[in-house]
Order: sequence, then C-alpha cells, then structure tokens
Amino acid sequence: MLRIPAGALQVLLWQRAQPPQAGDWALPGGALRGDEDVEASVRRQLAEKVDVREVAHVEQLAVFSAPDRVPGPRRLATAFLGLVPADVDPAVPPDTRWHEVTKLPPTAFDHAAIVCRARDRLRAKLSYTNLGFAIAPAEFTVSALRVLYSAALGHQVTSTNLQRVLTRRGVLEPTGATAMPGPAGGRPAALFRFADRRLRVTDPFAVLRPPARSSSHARRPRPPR
Amino acid sequence: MLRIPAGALQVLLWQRAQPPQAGDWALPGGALRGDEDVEASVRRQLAEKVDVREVAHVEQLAVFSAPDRVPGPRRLATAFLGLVPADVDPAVPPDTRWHEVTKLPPTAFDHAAIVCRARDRLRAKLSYTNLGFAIAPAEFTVSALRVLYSAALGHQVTSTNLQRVLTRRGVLEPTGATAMPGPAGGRPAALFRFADRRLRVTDPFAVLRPPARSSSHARRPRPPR
DNA sequence: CCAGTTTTCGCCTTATAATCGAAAACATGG
DNA sequence: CCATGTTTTCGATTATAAGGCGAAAACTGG
Repeated sequence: MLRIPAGALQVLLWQRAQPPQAGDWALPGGALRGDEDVEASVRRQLAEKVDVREVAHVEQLAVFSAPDRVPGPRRLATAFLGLVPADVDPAVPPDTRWHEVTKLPPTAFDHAAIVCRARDRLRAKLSYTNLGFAIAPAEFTVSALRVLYSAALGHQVTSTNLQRVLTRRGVLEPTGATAMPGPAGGRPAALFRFADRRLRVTDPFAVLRPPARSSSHARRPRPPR
Repeated sequence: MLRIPAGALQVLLWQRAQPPQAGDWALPGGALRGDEDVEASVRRQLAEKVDVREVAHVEQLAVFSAPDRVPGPRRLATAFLGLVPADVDPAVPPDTRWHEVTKLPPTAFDHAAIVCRARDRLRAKLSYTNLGFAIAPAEFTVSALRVLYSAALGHQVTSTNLQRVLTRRGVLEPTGATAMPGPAGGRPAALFRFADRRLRVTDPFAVLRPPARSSSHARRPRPPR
C-alpha cells in the first residue's frame, strides 16, 4: 500500500509484536482462504488495516517463493501493489504506520524487496498508463500533480511537460473550475481530473507500430541524380 | 512455452488423458515441491517435456487463483512465459504438440486465458526490451527477424525500421558475416546477433524523463512584442 | 496602480520513429 | 558477358512526441 501525502512516497507497515522478527515492520497480509482468490484475499487483509474504499487501485506484482523466505515451513506470498490517493488519510490501527520508502525501518522477511518491486512498478506504469489517477485527488492543479509525479518517479518533473504529455494522451482533462490562489497570490491554477479512473494503457509502448498511417501529405519526389 | 518456428506464434500443449477435462489440451505444469521456489519448479516441470537448455527465457506472468478454476479442491497456478528460439525444434513427448495461438484446440481449465496473457506479455516486451534474443536464432538476417517480430506482434513490421530501432538501441549488432543468397538470387543479407542474451530494458518507458540533458545550443531570444 | 508570485501558453529544439526510393550485390538466362 | 530480376541496405525526408525556455496572464497585497 503506497501513497504520497506530502511530496514523499510512503508505504503502510505494521510492527510485529510476536516472533519471528518481533519488532520488525511488515507489510499487511495474511493467509488465503479456500473460497476466495488472491485479489479478494488482499482486499480482505487490507480491510483489517484501512478503509478499503479509500484504496484507488490494487494490482498483482509477483509471487515470492524462496523456500527460506520465512522461518519454518515454506510459505508463498503473492505480492500486490495498492495505491491510496494523496488527499485521504485513512485511519490505521495503533501498530500500523506510514513509512517513507527511502527511509525504511528494519523490515521483516523479504518485505523490503517487495516494497522495492512495488515502487518500480508504480514508476513504470506512471509513464505508460493513466495510473496517476490512483495517487491523485479527484481534482487537482498541475502543480500539485507535479509534486506527486516527482515524488513517485524520484526525479524532478516540469509542470509544462507533465501537462502537455498527459493531455495529449487524453488522460487529463480540465474541470473548468480554478483553485484558490495561494497565500502569496499568483494566478489561480486550473483544476484538472483524470478522464478515466480505471487503469488504461495510454501508449502500448508499441515502438514498432502497425503501419496504420493515413498521412496524406503529397511528397515532392526527389530528382534522380 | 512459446516459439515462432515458421512465421506463426505457437504454444506447447499436451493432451490430457485422464479426467478432469480428458482430451482437452493443457499447459505443462505440476505441483510445487517444498524445497524449490516457483522458478525452479517451472524449470523442473518443463524438463519433463522439452530440453530446458533450449529454453532461452522464462519469466513469471501472474497467479491464477479463482476458487473454481479447476474442479475439486482449489489450486493456485503461478503462470510463466517461456520462449524457445525459432531455429530449435525440441523433441517432445507423444502427447505433446505445438499449436498456433490463433488456432487453439479446446483447452483445459483457464489455460486459454494464460496463453493470452503470455502472448500479450511477449508483445509488450518486444517493444521496450531486448527480449527478441529469446525468439531468434543466435545469428539471423534482418529479414528473418522481421518475420519473427511480425508474427509475435501480429502486424507487419518493415525491415528498415526494425533494424534501425534495434541497432540504435544497441540491442542488435552485426556479426560481419553474410548469409547465402536465396534461390532467386538477390543481395546476400548481413548476419546480426543480439548484443546481450539476458533480458535488458532498453528504454525504461520513461516518458517523463529526468532533466539530465546537456543541450548546449544557444537559443536566439524572441523579440518582445 | 505597482511590485511580487504563480500559472499558462506559445515557440523552439531535440529525440526518435516511419516512409520512400535508389543503390548495392547477388543469381540466372540469353 | 551483359541485361534483367531479386533482395538487401542505406540515405534523405517526413512525421510525431517530448523537453526547455521565456513571455504573457491572472491573481494578492501594499
């Protein structure tokens, strides 16, 4: 479960009270029941920690299956990535806390590797899908979105380019309204929203695209040498 | 397990002799042992069908976990994508056969969906990684590679563009040798190979890239209006 | 009304991909 | 041995997308 509440990417962890690895921080999770698939199980596990209605997106990452990943009998873990919009602050149990992914506390088992995978997945999909809808509020300014993308991607992003790329792809659309200007004044920012709140691949990274091109520009034939 | 032996994408299936779903075609697979992770298990399962040394690439796809995906007690399946180069024809058991993915026979359980996922993964990764090394022979002409890419992607690809894109990214390199001309003559084609035979992301689909740009062109300032 | 601030937008440059046609390099038949 | 057909290769051009920069726009507060 990741979110970006204030310019920093955070992950939801809970502190283990019982051995093994008592005191270490772990990802939410639990055993799979016989009558549910892994997606349903994840939502059930999450519901014990946060209000699942505030989770904007959940997707499978990978299976972690090293025989010694936990002490005792081998256990498989199907890791998931969950995203919470930046403007909601779900209530969490007392043993549970948000941690910046760049400053992780001692983590249990292979959970640090899972967090790393989740962050990488988020970074990748922000580029070629509309996944931003899951980390952004319902409405936002381009500047606010820039902060979110910068934090998630780990490098600076310019407002100009962010707006141009996302609008060109049709994932961003203006609401028509404008936000209040900041305390220091300045031009009021236009509010935007994501056109679609379900995951959509904007550019199927098809670098070798189908020839479907109807470019009708008359080409001036080159004179033969 | 996919391959493209002659311009058509094929998947390795075996025909079930015992119920459930006797007669239907299924993907290779089997139970996970306690002392192996899923990757090791897949290689072990595959070894029962083909010579695993001929498998150029294996990667995890996803967990399929619907409670009713197989009759009887629920079973989880961690699906994998495997790729065999086009020039090898592994010996397979008598109940096993290659089928074109566009003309699948009746398949068992949810295996048709798994094949679909595998094909989609292959298509995507051909665009932004050097995964072509896993479907191509060690050496090949651009024309031969074009046939492979066209079959995998499902649409025509031009030799010119294929060569330029792959060489620009540094995934393709000439061997220096040339192939024999075809029976109808024609210029002998240069042979190429993949520079790296391990999966490498050539372009991290980073559409919003870090500003690391040292463009040093002096810009002529626009006159104010 | 003016200075300060932030957003927005147009213009330009750069990067990469797609298209097209001609030249190169071979085989074969007259 | 030359003309012809065939296939590959390559250069020139166009097309599309992304990044950079600065001016104009639109507000606040004195």
